Amino acid sequence: MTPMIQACVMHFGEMGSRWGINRTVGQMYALLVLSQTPLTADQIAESLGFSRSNVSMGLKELQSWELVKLQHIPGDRKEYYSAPAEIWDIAKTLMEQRRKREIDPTLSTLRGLLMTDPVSEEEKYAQQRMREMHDLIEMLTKWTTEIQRLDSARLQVLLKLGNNLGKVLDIKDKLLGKN
Amino acid sequence: MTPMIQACVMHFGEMGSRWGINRTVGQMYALLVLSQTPLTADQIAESLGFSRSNVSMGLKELQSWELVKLQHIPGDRKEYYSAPAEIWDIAKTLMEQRRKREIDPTLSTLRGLLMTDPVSEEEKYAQQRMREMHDLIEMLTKWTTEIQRLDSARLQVLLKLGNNLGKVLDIKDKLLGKN
DNA sequence: CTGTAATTTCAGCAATTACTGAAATTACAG
DNA sequence: CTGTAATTTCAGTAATTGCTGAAATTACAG
Repeated sequence: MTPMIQACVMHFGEMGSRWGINRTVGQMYALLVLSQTPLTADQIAESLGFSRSNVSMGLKELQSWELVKLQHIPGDRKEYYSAPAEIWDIAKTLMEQRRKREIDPTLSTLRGLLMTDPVSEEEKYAQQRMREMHDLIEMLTKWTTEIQRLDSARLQVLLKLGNNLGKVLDIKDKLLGKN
Repeated sequence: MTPMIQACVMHFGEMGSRWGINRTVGQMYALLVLSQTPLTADQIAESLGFSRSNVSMGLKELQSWELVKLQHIPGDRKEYYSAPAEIWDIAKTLMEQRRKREIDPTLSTLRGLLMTDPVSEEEKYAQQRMREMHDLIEMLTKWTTEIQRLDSARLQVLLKLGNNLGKVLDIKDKLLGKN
């Protein structure tokens, strides 16, 4: 592993650990993302200096997030892992999984609590706040769902727009202003 | 603490711990958000059954995230804590802090790595991926920055639009399609 | 100032999470 | 099938993170 790749792998390991993602799993994924060719578990263990079993568990975790593809090479008994070829696909998967695991349960909890009648002024206020949280989260979620619908090609356009993004959103603002 | 509030507090404690946020800190903040009146550290410790010192550390953490306001009540020596009155303000602060702590360092690391010349095909590919990551993260960040500029009033409009949000974004899509 | 209430700090213990190596299981070539 | 390579599981241990109570510090009323 070259120093450049190593530095990136380390950084994403650190970042992962701030996000409830195991540091070593973060490193493994960064390595896969940066690798042009699929890797075996042994290669990953070797590159990062982790035990083979740790890599096995990490890959299992990444599979549960649907972030890696498993493939076989004809005449080779080993399993090869790779990350999607498009970064945008990775981001979309992350958003979707986060929603499934964190947002949806939260919305459903909030809805449940909003069903019951408040028994005091205190609960009335708390419910008000829960309602605000619910509506805000729901809206932001819808927003990201729309964004997720963008395909890679469309995204290229947005990326090229770059600093003009603000203008596009200003137009949106004006549209909204009329409502 | 009523069962309804308790349930919400517990839920956000759990969720927090999936996000690299200490479970007890998450509970403390949920309690503050749901409380109509400011609370003292002692009240929080009492309500949640934590030690006074744990609450002290948790509040310090929340202050470092700029998520709580500290206030004094005349003739009372204790310190009272409260969350912003607007949920949207809380969300904006969270987005801003996350950006400062996680996104900005990541972008700057990636930029640094993209400055150096690739010494092999392997590094060339890795850099390509880093470039894609960088540009995507930068774009999404700009996006959220624009969203953050919305004030509460404007947000109300968006919230009321509700299911029509998709349509608004479709209009945006069409605008982009022309580019 | 002085005394006391409020708050913070921090060393030490508890709980949780991460990682490993050995054993078990699975996969498959021959 | 059989033998072997590959992978997974899991009990035990290591490392990290979280929490507490006691002591130190700070804040302020009188």
